[in-house]
Amino acid sequence: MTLRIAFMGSPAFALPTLQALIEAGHEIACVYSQPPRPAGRGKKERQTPVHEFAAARGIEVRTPKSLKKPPEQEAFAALNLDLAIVVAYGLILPKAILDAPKLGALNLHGSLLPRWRGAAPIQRAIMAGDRVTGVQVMRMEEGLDTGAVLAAAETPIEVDDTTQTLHDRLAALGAPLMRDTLVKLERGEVTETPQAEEGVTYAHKITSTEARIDWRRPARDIDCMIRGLSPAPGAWFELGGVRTKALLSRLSQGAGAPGEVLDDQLLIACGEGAVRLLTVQREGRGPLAAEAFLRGQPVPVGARFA
RNA sequence: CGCGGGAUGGAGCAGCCCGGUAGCUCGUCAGGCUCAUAACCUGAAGGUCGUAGGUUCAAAUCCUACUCCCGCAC
Repeated sequence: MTLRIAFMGSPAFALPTLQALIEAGHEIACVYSQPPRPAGRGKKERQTPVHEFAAARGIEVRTPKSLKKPPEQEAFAALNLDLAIVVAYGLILPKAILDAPKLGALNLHGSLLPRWRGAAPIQRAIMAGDRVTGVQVMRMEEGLDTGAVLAAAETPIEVDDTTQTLHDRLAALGAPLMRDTLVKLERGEVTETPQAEEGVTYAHKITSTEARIDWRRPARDIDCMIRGLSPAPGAWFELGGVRTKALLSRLSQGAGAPGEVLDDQLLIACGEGAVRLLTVQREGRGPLAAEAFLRGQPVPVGARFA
């Protein structure tokens, strides 16, 4: 049986799930996404990935700035939905919205709740050095990511994982999880388990000021930070006055003054231990593997990163 | 019209300000050395210098427009 669904999402993370729902034969009555905003270089208006994807398939796309006012809520209710599926939408859903579909609203979240409720669960999990994370299908309530969990899938966080790789893996894991959960939901086979009261953490949005590397911190923290902020916004430091991003690193051995270059292969001393930079990007240039980077920009032993 | 950087053999860069025979590190290929090698030595191939115009005796270099890439801001 097919469900009549409104899909609400914005970034690329939501795409695999939307695609899976379409392929499963559900009726996507409407897609909600964040409104196009002047963004990026040149400040051109840009549609969200979900918006673009849906529009290309002839699905109606709505981009309200808010769902708090009655007209929007009435328009939503008029869709006469069975279900709302929300994946990284980015807008608060008032009770009137959550209650409108017959089966309510389900959310796909990129962490193992109640850990990392909020906006940036993937980044925060890597930055905190978590060893395992996952995706969960959760029933939406008025609270921020507080609802009961219907299904979960776990994945380990490897030492070479970045937000990029983990994001892609979780998105791919979440799509079939959501699809299968809907099947079970219709059969009445799902159990809704309330979140634990202990272990709650919040994944606050990444701010640009926290993306600067402080080499006085322990190497394990810096390594996690570099990978958690890769590819965007990118942990960065200054080398000879040039803003340089570290996009991939590996925890290593070594000791020296914080920011000191310990060998000719980008081994950098931290407050405790050292990290080896594997991929870097200078301002105005593209990302480069350390080897290629060093060919054009040799970094001698003893140089100082700031 | 948000601010700024960039495009040079296969890769990464220098050269541009102060026009005049295209350079560095690496890779590739060949030969040599070596028990052997990703090491070392010698040599070679490989470039319409992003595109289109303009200035000039002469343009990678100066001027104009355009395309693409990137950093910031958002």
